[in-house]
Amino acid sequence: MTAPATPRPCSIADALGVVGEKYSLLVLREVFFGVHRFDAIARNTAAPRDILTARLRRLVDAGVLEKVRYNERPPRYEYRPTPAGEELRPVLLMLLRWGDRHLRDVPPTVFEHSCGADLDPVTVCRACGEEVHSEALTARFQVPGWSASGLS
Amino acid sequence: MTAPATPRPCSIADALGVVGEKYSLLVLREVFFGVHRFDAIARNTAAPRDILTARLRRLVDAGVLEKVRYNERPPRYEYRPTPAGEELRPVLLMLLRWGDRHLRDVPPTVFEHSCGADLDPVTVCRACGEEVHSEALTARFQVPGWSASGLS
DNA sequence: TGTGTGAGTTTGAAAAACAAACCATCAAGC
DNA sequence: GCTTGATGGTTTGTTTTTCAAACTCACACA
Repeated sequence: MTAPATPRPCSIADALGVVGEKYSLLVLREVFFGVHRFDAIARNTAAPRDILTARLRRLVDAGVLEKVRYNERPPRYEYRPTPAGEELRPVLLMLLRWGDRHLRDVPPTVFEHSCGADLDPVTVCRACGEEVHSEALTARFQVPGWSASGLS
Repeated sequence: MTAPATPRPCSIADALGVVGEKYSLLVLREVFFGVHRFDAIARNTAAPRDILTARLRRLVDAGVLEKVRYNERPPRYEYRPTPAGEELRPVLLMLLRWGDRHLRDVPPTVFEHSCGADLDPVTVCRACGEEVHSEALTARFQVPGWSASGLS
């Protein structure tokens, strides 16, 4: 067989199609911090305003954020996470933890968990509760023709 | 106080500075699947070759990947995850799970965990083992001037 | 000598990001 | 009623980046 020309079918790629552009995840970060308004998001992310407009529209279209009118006259809107958006929080927490570990001396933000400890997020298998390690995983490819190494 | 002009100091932003550009996380995905060579990564991600060159260089410089010579004459290299790179696997797993849930009917790839179950990754607090929910988190900002809402 | 493989570079055109200024709608103060 | 200030965007013109396709270089193998 020869030249694939098609990329690997993959939910990671799909997810990045929604939140993978520059600023998208920073917008989500702000929304999670309780910053819901255009001007404040623009300030805190340093995103150009036209780009921010485009990112917000994409996130709303994809069902990650929801545009809520908070003032009638003049019409004013703010952005809130949907349940699907809320489910991206762990992605941000894992990225933050990675950045703290490898890119920072002192973490700029720490989350206190309700159990009393400062949060150190870990990814575990829901079934058995074990922390996920690479050696414990075996990939099964469900799209005909594709395997770990690529298209056959 | 007035015009910040500086974005929020944040490890998420820092992490995205390393892996946030288009294709970076797809490159990492391939490397995790055991695809270590330039041509194969280019095929499976559909990244333009010059862009791939730039991304690989950045990932190597940042200590996420390691360039390993696997052939002497002619010199040939492949890319392997470092321990720091390996720590990004949970980020990809959470993104994949999100994509599976919200963007796909049938997941293209399923990971079988050593416990026997198909992997459903969850993010928990390392201290208490509880799944992380937004209401259970309180942010503490360690950079003077910054709070949840922004620069004061 | 000629073909193939692998890891990139080079090139020129198209798309995206950027900064800065601008606009529309209103409320409140003077 | 005129001006100032918020807020949530658009518009404009320039700079960067991306992109596809072709090319290069070093070698192995036949």
